[in-house]
Amino acid sequence: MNIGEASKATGISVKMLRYYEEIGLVRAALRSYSGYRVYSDKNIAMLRFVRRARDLGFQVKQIAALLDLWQDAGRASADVKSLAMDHVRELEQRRRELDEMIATLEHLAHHCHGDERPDCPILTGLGAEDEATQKPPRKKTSRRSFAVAG
Amino acid sequence: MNIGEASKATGISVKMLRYYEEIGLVRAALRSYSGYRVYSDKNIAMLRFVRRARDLGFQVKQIAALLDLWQDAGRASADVKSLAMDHVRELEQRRRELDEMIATLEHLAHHCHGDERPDCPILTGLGAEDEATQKPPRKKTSRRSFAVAG
DNA sequence: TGTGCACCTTCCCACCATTGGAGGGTCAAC
DNA sequence: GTTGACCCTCCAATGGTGGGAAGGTGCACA
Repeated sequence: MNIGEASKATGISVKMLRYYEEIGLVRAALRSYSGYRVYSDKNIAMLRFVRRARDLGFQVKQIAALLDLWQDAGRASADVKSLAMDHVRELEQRRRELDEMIATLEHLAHHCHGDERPDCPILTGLGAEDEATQKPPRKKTSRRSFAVAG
Repeated sequence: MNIGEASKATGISVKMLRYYEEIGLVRAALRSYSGYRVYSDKNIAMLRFVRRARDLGFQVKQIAALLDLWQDAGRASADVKSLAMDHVRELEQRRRELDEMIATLEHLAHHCHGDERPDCPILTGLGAEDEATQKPPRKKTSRRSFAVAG
């Protein structure tokens, strides 16, 4: 199997197959006499594993760890589970952030007429103060400054 | 106000303030005689708007569009709402993808003993065939991690 | 035997948003 | 006059991914 076939078989683009090899995520593929990469069924199985992990949002470093465990017959399933659950917690964190964004935006949009008039709570909401920006009141310490055109 | 103060006032790092200027998201700040950037209250308000939009997951290009609308007294609120709702739909799409990942991982992890034994449904699940592997390389959708304000 | 096309190779660039650091100037206080 | 906190610009790296140039290879068909 050459790289194009491997790409179709795994769902990983040709570019990424070369990239994964380059960064050492997977061992370099064997080469044909003329320098073409040659993939075995075993390679393909491993790459499919990689793609599935990728689809589940694992980063390349985590996939490397998973691959190590995959290939280690003496692994403890606890190690795998722990890695997976760490990742779940990270995904959940991201989801919470998304939820917050969506809720805020929907709230703002809900109060916006959405017609030809210019007044829009979305924009005023975005322009509004919020506690994150309320650091110090900072009464203009007036660092003297000669404005030069910009 | 110089850049450090502007950073504190807006919650945008000094690096990013310079970057936003460089890419033209915001107009270049005026300069003091010695070349320091000088920020007015109006600048600060605009930058706060930018930070809030960024916190809501808008990309820089979208923020540019929002800024244009913000400053256009004759805008139609429908345009703002449409932009916001497009973004909501994108966020919801990302959330669906996250949900799917989480559900799959939790399902796999649920069946894993998580002890010292090596057999682990998480790994076998990742190694398993699936119909997705029969398809051509996926077009990106979710892999953008949009770090939420730090 | 040539021609053509699809495929392969390496190498470099761009993207997005952000951080880090080097090397050097400025400001204010002590 | 030194010190330290600030500021400047420029360059590089991150993480995955795609785009494309410049050139070699494999194979089918005339």
